Amino acid sequence: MPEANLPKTYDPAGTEARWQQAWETSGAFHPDPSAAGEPFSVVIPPPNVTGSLHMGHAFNTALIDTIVRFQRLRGRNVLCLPGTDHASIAVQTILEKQLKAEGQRKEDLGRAAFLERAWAWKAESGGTIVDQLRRLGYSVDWQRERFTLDEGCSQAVIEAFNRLHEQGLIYRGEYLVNWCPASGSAVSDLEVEMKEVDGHLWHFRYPLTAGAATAAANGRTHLEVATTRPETLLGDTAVAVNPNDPRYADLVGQTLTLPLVGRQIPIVADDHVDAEFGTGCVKVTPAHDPNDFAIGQRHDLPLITVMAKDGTMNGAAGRFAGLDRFEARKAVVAAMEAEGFLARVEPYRHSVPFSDRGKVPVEPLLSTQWFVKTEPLAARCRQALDAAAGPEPRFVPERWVKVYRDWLTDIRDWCISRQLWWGHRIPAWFVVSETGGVITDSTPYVVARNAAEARAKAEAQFRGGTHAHPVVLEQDPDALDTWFSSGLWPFSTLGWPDQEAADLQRWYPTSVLVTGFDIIFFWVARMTMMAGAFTGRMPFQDVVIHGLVRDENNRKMSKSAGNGIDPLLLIDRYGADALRFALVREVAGAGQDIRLDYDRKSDTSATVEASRNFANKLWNATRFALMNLGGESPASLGEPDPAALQLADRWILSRLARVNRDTAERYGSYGLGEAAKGLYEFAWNEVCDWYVELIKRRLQVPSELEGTALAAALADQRTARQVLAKVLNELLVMLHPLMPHLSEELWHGLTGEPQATFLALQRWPQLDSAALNDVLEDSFAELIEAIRVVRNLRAVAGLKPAQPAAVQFVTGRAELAALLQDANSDITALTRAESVAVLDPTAAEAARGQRALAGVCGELQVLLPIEGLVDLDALRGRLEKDLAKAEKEIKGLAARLANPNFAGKAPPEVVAECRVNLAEAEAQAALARGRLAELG
RNA sequence: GGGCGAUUAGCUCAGAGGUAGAGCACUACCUUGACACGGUAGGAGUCACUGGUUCGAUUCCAGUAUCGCCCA
Repeated sequence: MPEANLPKTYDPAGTEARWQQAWETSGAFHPDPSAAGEPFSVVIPPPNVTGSLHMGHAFNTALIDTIVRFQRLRGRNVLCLPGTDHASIAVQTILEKQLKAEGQRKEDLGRAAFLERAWAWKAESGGTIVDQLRRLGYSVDWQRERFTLDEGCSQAVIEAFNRLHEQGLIYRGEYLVNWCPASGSAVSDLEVEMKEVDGHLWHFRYPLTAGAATAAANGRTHLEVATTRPETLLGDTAVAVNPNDPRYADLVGQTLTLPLVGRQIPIVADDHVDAEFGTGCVKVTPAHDPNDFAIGQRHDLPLITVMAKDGTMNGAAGRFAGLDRFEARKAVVAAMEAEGFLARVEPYRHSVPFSDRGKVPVEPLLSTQWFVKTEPLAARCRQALDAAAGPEPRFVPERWVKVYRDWLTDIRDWCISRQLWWGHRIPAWFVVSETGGVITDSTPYVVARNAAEARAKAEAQFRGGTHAHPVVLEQDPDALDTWFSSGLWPFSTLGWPDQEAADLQRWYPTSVLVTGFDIIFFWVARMTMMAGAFTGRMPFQDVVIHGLVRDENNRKMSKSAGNGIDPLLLIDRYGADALRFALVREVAGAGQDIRLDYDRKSDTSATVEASRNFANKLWNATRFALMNLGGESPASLGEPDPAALQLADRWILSRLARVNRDTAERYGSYGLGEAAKGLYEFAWNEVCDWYVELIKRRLQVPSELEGTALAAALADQRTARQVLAKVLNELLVMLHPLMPHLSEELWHGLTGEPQATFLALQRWPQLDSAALNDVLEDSFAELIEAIRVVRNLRAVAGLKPAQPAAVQFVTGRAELAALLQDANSDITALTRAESVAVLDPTAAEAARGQRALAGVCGELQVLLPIEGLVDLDALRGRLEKDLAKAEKEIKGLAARLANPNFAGKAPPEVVAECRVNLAEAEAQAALARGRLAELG
């Protein structure tokens, strides 16, 4: 841009790419920790390296970048730090799929070659999402971009693991974990999703062992149990009943013979059995079900694992060994039926745990894994919430704090080991001198920061023992949960564990975290737990929680549902600014999901289109200014002389000051949707619709003027130019956080600043409190109303737009009369008036009987004396409508005032206002009646 | 089972103890020297339901219904 000869429509594509590049190459968003300005920092939620940009990223980015750009305009020393996470399971799944297509397994390659391949893959496709984030105009410091598996983050992970282990907060042990057979790894509780599935409930008869006391059996030969998972019966080690269940009281302590297996299993009494459900007897498989595991612990039952880690039955499953778990289910049922143990089958809908990543049912499996002992970490976070100085972190909206606190209150230990190669290898070394290199559950180990340290520790620890010297060490082959490294993100990215790191000193704790509610547990809580443990502080002051973007049918967008809307398509079509503005503007009720309308046939969105139109409106408003500022800029024009300001100038400057104040307040308190709406309305409905229209005549100085008239016109033209330039300039600054590219472009056009100077690095306009004028704004609203009534009358009467008409206003209120008189030429211009007269009621009385269009607006009567044909019926209709409205209002107000309780109890100012309104409505009704009578 | 949210114009959503707003869509007119991605005017709602508090409730409280989400 920006010559006066601009195209009529804004074309975002070229403009956006140009500024993105200019910002990045100039290092505009690469802050210096030693620079002045109060620090403000944000780490972005690192997207998955495997990912591509989806609407959730676009939404999150729009919000963060708006906040961050605002703070930069406020003069803060802003760091916004980007990065990606390594997504252990997701990446490994992709690579294994590739290998499979080549007829290989990762074991064929070996760990080193596999990881080499993984890094090559990351180098190739890991940049996709960050390049896509760039297209949104994200004002992050790309020079500080991080990756959870990079050198620094890896060091942080090793340090964190060691410290937690030293503090006894990491332990290794055999427990029932969620096993994902698809990825061949344990997963944490959070990576399991319960899904309702249509299945069956099989009722089996378990025979009482011959010799069971016949009196207790009371003639019974068996007990009936029900299960949704028949294949697990092979691992049953008991049947449980409720201790208060009279039906089975006598049988507790007796034994049953487990069908197909022949094992003798006891009948135990346990409170957790629901006597109402089914027969009140449940089979207990402690090695394959979390509830049964608990029962098993209480009754000291043996754990019999009948399934291998690949989801097939193992040797303990006897004749079913080798079958896949779902095959085994069919086979077990068939065998039970054949042997007469199947009582009945019924269809049954129940919850099945599914692996988030693997998309298959997880298997509760007994396995030795590493765990984080979470309660002490969570306790610290809960204390921070109760801090005397106020909760840390502070949640916005506040209601999410309850979700966060509840989770921290009843927290379970966190399984952090994954049987994967892509990730941070667990910094534990097993001493395998005595096991021939094999790691078993009981193999001793040391945790260390590196192999040398491990060796030293092991040598010291096992010197003089039975172990061969030098000891033979083998590092744990497992990797850590990706979220373990994500939990360190707010400080690992700033240089931790180096406490002296300049970035850490300057920008930690971070200012605000902005993220979706879906990862409060996964990520937010883990960051606060880790930060509490390692930095002694909460990692951010505020947590802004936003909702999810849903599709046009209100469904959560997801890859598997295939209902995602590609943000890049919308950016191509409407521009990144339009998309950003649309997303932020939709978010006014913060924390709520947003639904983005979308037409899949045409890839269009009315919501984004509306924002694109807004961008175009701004483009044209600036274009108008460039055509009318006589080549001058806001700086060269300077501030207007207060004494020279006209009514419209004072009005728009008052509005500008108010919008400045409100917008700063909203941005600062994360009311981003409100800020966007406020700016939209100000720009379009006030600046464009009224101010620009009002000053058009002043900007055009008639060529025939000369002498003092010319000088006055030129002075007034300059005033209008000054105000217009100031308003637009400030508007662009205020809009910049929301529409960074457009505002940058237009600002350069308006100011003529060199390309190397950025709006992004300017200062928020200083608030001109002196310009605020409530009375003036109210008066101006009346003026606008009066003009609308005139226009409405013209439209109702069917006057052609070009047809001039005389306008008469009748009012007894002196100040309103003065205002209308003052705005005489404005009204003339905006209503195509032939003339504008302001009469008092007496004068109007004298003019009675003239043929006129009439309308009312408050107590103001508007007359258009008219010759020739007009649509009297339409006019009558309009007056009747006015009358009906006034009468309805009178009725309501009168009823209220007639109620003695109202006069007695309502605040006096409300009663007074009510009286005023009533008087006004009555006057209005009288006027309408009078005019209707005249029309006959 | 526990918890949270939503229910306002045809659609998407704001709102606030004093009789309801916006954008889109719709209707009519307008290609007027910034903008048809535009302008002017207009039509359109028993604010889910039932109670309670209050002079006054769409707004606050309780319950109901429907939808959605989270946790077990």
